Formats: sequence, structure tokens, C-alpha cells
Amino acid sequence: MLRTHNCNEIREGDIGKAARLSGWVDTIRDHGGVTFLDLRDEYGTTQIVLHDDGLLDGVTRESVVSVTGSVRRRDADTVNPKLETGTVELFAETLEILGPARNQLPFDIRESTETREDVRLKYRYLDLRNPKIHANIKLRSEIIRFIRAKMDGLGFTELQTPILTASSPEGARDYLVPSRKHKGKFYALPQAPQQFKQLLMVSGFDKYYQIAPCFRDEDARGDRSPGEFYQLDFEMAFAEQEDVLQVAEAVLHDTFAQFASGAVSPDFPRITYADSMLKYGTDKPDLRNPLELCDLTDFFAGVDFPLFRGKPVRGLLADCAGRPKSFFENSEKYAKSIGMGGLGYLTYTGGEFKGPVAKFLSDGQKAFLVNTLSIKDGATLFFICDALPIVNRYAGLVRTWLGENLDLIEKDAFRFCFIVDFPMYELDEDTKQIIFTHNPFSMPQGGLDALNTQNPLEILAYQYDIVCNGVELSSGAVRNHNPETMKKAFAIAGYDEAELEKRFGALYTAFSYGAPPHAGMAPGIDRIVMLLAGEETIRDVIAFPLNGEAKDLLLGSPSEVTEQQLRDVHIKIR
RNA sequence: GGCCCAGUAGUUCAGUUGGUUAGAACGCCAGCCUGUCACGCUGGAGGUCGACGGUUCGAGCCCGUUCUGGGUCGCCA
Repeated sequence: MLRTHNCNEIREGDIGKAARLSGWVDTIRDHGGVTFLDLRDEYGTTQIVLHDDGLLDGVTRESVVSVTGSVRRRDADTVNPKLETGTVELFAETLEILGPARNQLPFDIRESTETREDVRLKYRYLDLRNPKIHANIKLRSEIIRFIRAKMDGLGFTELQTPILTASSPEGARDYLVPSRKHKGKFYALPQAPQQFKQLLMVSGFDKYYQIAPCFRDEDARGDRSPGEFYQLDFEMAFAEQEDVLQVAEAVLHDTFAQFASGAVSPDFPRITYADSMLKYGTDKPDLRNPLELCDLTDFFAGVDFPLFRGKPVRGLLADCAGRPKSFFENSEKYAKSIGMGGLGYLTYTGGEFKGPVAKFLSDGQKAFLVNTLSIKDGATLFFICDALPIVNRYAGLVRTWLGENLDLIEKDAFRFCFIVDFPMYELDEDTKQIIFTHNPFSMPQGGLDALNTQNPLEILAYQYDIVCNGVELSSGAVRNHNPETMKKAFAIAGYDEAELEKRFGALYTAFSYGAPPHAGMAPGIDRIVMLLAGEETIRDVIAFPLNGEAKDLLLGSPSEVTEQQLRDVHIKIR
């Protein structure tokens, strides 16, 4: 036996017994006649006491050692309340080095999160000893186990789909894998199991899910892993939008309630894309921020204020009572830093409006504002004005800035919402062509009839996102399972039937053999864990992440391969 | 691909107007210390200032190029 207990197991009930502990040497405190050694493993830490210096020959911090001895009670004044094992210690009789460690580590384990990220990633196995990072990875495992149990309980079937698959014509850049047996041809790693899961619906699998690895060759962000990431991919046959939202709500609510320390939205409001843009200035609203925008475009149409004439105007009402002049100067400074011309505002004190915009308003207009917006004494009404769509972006940013700087953001809370009714199409600014806003597989609201009769840019899709605290966790859709509707939907985006068959032939054909209506979505696992772990970067919740440049600094990928390997797959490097 | 920031000891950082031998903390090594728990005290080792080129009597510092890393925009059906 390499150990009789783990390093967080010995308690007062074990006093007087023999024990053997194994673990990493966390610290060594040499007092001359007596030496203390903290032994650490995944479970915790136990103090070892040694009176024989000879036992410590060759022992360095972070060595793996095994110690036998007897469990002793600590004197009352030497109890360490910070350790769960803090009332006892192991009096060492023998010590064996199981895995020696070099005496100079690349960084201090306890401070690894303060260390340069490339050094951490090069020695990721050491970084993962840091209790916080270690806990993140354990948490990830627990979350995934919980989600699986939840999905199983809801009657979903976990299925695997191919990793070596066909290049996807739409979407992100593919990772390509050259074929050895078929010269000049390539597999692609899946960007998502999208087409496979829809084909499973055609095959009669009623409820499918998978903790699915997805691969996209796009640049990283703090909250976006380059290369590869995991999604809770699921799809349901004979399901409409609300069926999917209810599954997502049940699973995510329960997962966050289980693992989050703070409050979780009891139910997730459904907010239309149009409302979200108007009220929050974004389709990823942070509902911890109580501020909401109002539309003052019509109001300012009747105001003789040249700056706002003929443009959309958004208002943002916030209690700024007692804020110093510098607060308003800073808000102005922020507005200019994001590209706005300035930030107009009115402050309502003692029944009067003050501020740069006040002199342009008649008494009647002032009264109208007070009544319709229920403006209270001490409140400030900020104005954001510019052309569409930039006005929304500015308004959303100002809303966030005011929420943060007025300290209005709810702490320790996870506020969810669904954003629904995304537009089906949009106009490409460069080419002036109509393109799919999001996903060519989505069902247009109104179906074929709408496609035939409505202005494409006004057609909405059964397409939805889950947003939590301003972070997009997922998008999904009711799929377009009807070949005729599909044909028309693609035609509007400029693809004829031949093109459709070429790009999505299998799916298109499959739908002509009896496809059930189906819908699904795919929440991002990494982002869920990131939110629950309270981490700012997604790399801190992935055991072996690629860095921002999509390089594995530990094993050194991507790397060069041998000439023979290249010849096998018919590739010549220029 | 664009933009911003950083790169000095193992780690985190300081380094004045360009001027003597480039500093601190932690870590490491040695010595002292019988109750610490991020032990303490004393001493020591440790540097291609990312690389290359330039300006200068003289460059960690100024200029150019380049590499590496972080952030951000593009991109992410």
C-alpha cells in the first residue's frame, strides 16, 4: 500500500494509530531540531513532523514522497484552523522519495495564476497543481456529469458523430485532415455535429444529445477557445421552439442552481431580438444591469435640436443624485472614447431640468418627459443619438458603463434570458447581397408562404440564443426540414437548387424521405464552466488549452512532420 | 490580417535626462534555530536586459527591423 489515508483524511479519531501518507511536498519548514513538512494531494494537506534531519536528504518542494509514522494530536496552541487536518499531524518514522523534483521550479505553484501564461502552459502539469486551477478542472468534470444525468433523465439518447467528416461549406474555417487513400482529398474536423444530428432526427432518434467536441480554425478571444471546444449539442424531433427552450431552461437552471453560489434566474425571460436591441442595445444583454433604454426618436422629432434631427435617439434614465461633476465628465469622456460625438444629458432636480440639452426643450416637452418616463428627483436622462445600427451599439455600451460606474450590477447572480425571433436574413454591407443572418438551416417564421410573399429582410426565423450575464452561451433553431422551403430559403440567399444539393446534398435528400419537424440547440460547455468557476479566460477551465495563437506549448503542436508522412498524404510543402 | 500593450535573475516587477559594477521581493544554495504552518535570522549564487541592426564617446533606456506573448477588431453558419 502506498498510503493508508489520503492527505485530507486523518482526524482526531486516528490519534495513536500508524499511518502512511503519500503526496507532494508543499512546503518544508526547518527549525533546526524539528522540521515540518506539508504533504499535499488532491484532497488536502496534512502536516508531517520530523525530528530526524536525515530523512529529508534529497527532499525538495514538489517532490512526491511517502511517509510512515504515527498520528499525533497537536497541542492546543499549535492547531492550524486553516487545515481540515489541522488538529493532528503525522510523526514521521520513515520517508521514501517516490518522485523527486528539481529544486528550482519554473514558478511557484501557489502563485501560478500570476505567472506569464506561456510559461504556465509550457508547464501546464504544474499549473494544474494550483488548487484554484485544479478545482476548475474538477468542477468541469462535475458539471458535465450533472448535465449528462439531467439529459438522460429527460429521455435524451447520447450518441457519437464522426470526427473525420466532410468540409462544411458555410461557417467558420475548417481544420483539414489530408487523406492517404484518396490523393488530393481531405477530411474536415466538425465545426459542430449539425448535419449529423439532423440526419439522426430523420432516422427516428427522438431526442439526441452529445457532449460534442467542435473544431473551428478561427482566432481566439478571452472567452473563446481557439481550435477546439465542447458543446452540449442536442436536438429533438417533433419539437417546436418552446419545447427546446424548456429543456434548455430546465438543464441550465438546475446546473447553475447546483453549482453557483449566487442567485439564478428562476425562469428565463423570452426577449425578442428587436426588443433586446431597443432596450439593451445588444442581442447579448446583461440582465444583472437594471438600466433599460427607451426610444426617444419620436419625441425628438418634435424638438428643435439640430444635433438629433432625423436620427434615432435612445434615452437612458439613471439615478445619479449626489454624483460629482467629474462623474458626468467621465461619462462624456467614455462616450468619446467609443467613438460617440458626446453624451447629452438632463438632470432633474427640484422640479427643474439642468444640463446641455435643457434649453432646447419647451415646458410642455419637459413635462411630457417627466410624466411618460416617471422621472424622479435626482435622476439623469442620458441621450444616445446616431444612425442605425451604430446607435444601438453606443446605447448598449453606455448602459454598461453607467451600470458599472453607478455600481448597479447585481453581484453573485446569474441572470438568464432567451433572445428569440432573430431576422432570417440581413444585407451584406459590402456586397449588398441578402445573406443568412445566422444559420441556413433555420425555419423561417411563416414557412414557405412567408418566403414567397414577404420582404426577406423582414422575415423572422425560429432562431434563439441563450444569454447569461451578457455572455452568449448558445444558439439554436427550429430547423427547416421541408425541401421546398429549403430550396426557396436558399434561393433568396442566392443559391440555386444545384448549389444547395452540392453543399448540403445529404441533408436535402434525406428530407425528401420523411423528415420530422425538429429543433435543437448547443450550449457551450466551456463558457458554462467559465461562468460557474468565475474565471475571466476560458483557458483556465480547460485542462490542456491551446494558447491564443492556437499552439500547444506543452507538446509543441502544430509541429513539422517527416517527409514520409507528407508523401503518404500526397502533400508537398512549398 | 489591422490596432494597442508587454518582453530586464527561476517567478513577479523596479530601473530617473542615455553615464560607475543593472536592483527589490519571492524562489534557490549555505549556515543558525525544537512548534512552525507563506516560520524566522545571517550570508551567497544567479542577468546574452527577447534577437538583429543603427545613432552615440557611451544604449536596459533613443531609432529601425524582427521574434515571442497578452488584449482587441476583423473572423466565429
